[in-house]
Amino acid sequence: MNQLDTVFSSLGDPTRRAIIARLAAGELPLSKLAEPFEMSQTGVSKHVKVLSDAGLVCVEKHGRTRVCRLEPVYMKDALDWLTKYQKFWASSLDALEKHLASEDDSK
Amino acid sequence: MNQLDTVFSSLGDPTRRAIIARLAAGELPLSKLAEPFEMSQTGVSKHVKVLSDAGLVCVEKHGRTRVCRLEPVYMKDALDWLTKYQKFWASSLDALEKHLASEDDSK
DNA sequence: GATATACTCAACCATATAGTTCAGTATTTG
DNA sequence: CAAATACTGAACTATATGGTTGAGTATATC
Repeated sequence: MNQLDTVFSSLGDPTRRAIIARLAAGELPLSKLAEPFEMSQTGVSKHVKVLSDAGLVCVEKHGRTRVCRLEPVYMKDALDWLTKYQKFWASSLDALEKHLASEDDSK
Repeated sequence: MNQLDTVFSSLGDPTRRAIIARLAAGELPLSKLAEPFEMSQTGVSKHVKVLSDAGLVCVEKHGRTRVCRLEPVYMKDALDWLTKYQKFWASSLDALEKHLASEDDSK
């Protein structure tokens, strides 16, 4: 598995995207992070492990708590990959819209 | 599974990203699309099905061939999601770089 | 020192995924 | 009409994933 594989597939889970959304507001210890999820803390911990393996989150040990924080470096790779194709998609969207518009015109 | 789930997780496979890269250069029948992959055509067909379920690719039947084409609509959702957090990540990256720079300074 | 807290790790289960092969269905070509 | 082409679908295998529970470890508190 390369970096993009792990980044994209870790984003493909709603719980993990929710974890990222929570952490975007600021770092949290695992116990606080896990609170809103209807899942065991171990379950959340496994999701955090996936995100940490993907390089999206880093976990720092402070005494007995683990503080989770967003790690911005590898997330950029995913954004870059999507952006690389954005132009094509954007132009296709334009083409599609024009196509639909011209269909509209022909009514 | 919602749209973002299927979009992100379908992008989490290198074969599928390669399929997208190939299709970005223009639409292709499945047989041509499958050529460079060291995998059965059925295997590629399954990947195309995943991409098509995610709304990233559409498949049009022309006679006995299936023409595959990028479908830009749902891809935008993924880009939007990432962009929503981009500012945070960008600012964190800045902070990280400043932090590293200041460590450099202190040498 | 005993107890509570915040976790990790291992084992387990159910389901999903990535791949295969083989048979079958449309469609085109000779 | 027969044969080749371009697929799909079903069945199967192996491995990965998402979740659980229960035991164990390290740290903080009484």
